[in-house]
Amino acid sequence: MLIKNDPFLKAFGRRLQELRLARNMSQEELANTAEIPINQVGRIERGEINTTLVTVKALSDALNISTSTLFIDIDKVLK
Amino acid sequence: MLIKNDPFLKAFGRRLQELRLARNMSQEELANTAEIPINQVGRIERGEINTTLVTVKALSDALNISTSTLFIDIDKVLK
DNA sequence: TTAAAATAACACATATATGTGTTAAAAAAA
DNA sequence: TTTTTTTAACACATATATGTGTTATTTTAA
Repeated sequence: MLIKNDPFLKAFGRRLQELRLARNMSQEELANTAEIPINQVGRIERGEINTTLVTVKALSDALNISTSTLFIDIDKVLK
Repeated sequence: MLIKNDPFLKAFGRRLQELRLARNMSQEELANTAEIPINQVGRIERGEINTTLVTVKALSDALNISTSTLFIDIDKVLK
């Protein structure tokens, strides 16, 4: 990845946070359920890292949604 | 990623190939449009690599679909 | 069958995600 | 305020995706 502060990663992070907060989950709870490190959740939400399919799947499962649903609205948020 | 031959990565690869073939595109055409290496397309389609959000976005754009659409049906294919 | 196109299968360097720590700062609750 | 919870911000080792090659195999077309 060349571009830092990628708008798509930012949008994905906001979407993830929105879904997490809608469930009244802390980053720690989400991390525990998804079985990934808590600081990784933070990095993803802030759009700092370009995460992978396996992590996306783990987060979707933890949120009880399909991966497709996790991506809904992101393109809209992208302005 | 611990698990090799991850079923989600396999399903994602099949979905990508299905969408590419539906457009009568070669891996090379898709790679050129998405501006990623051709062998990377092959590795993704075969489920060999755990690709990233930025690549997923590039592929979605090249296929003229939203990222959400790219993930549709994958959970079903996952049996 | 032969030629051409498409895909797979390698190798390898570089960048970066992951995973595990620790400490600081901010937000929420007492 | 003080305490507790939550989130951010660091550092660092390891694994792996990316990107660039080359060659082999498979598929399709002639």
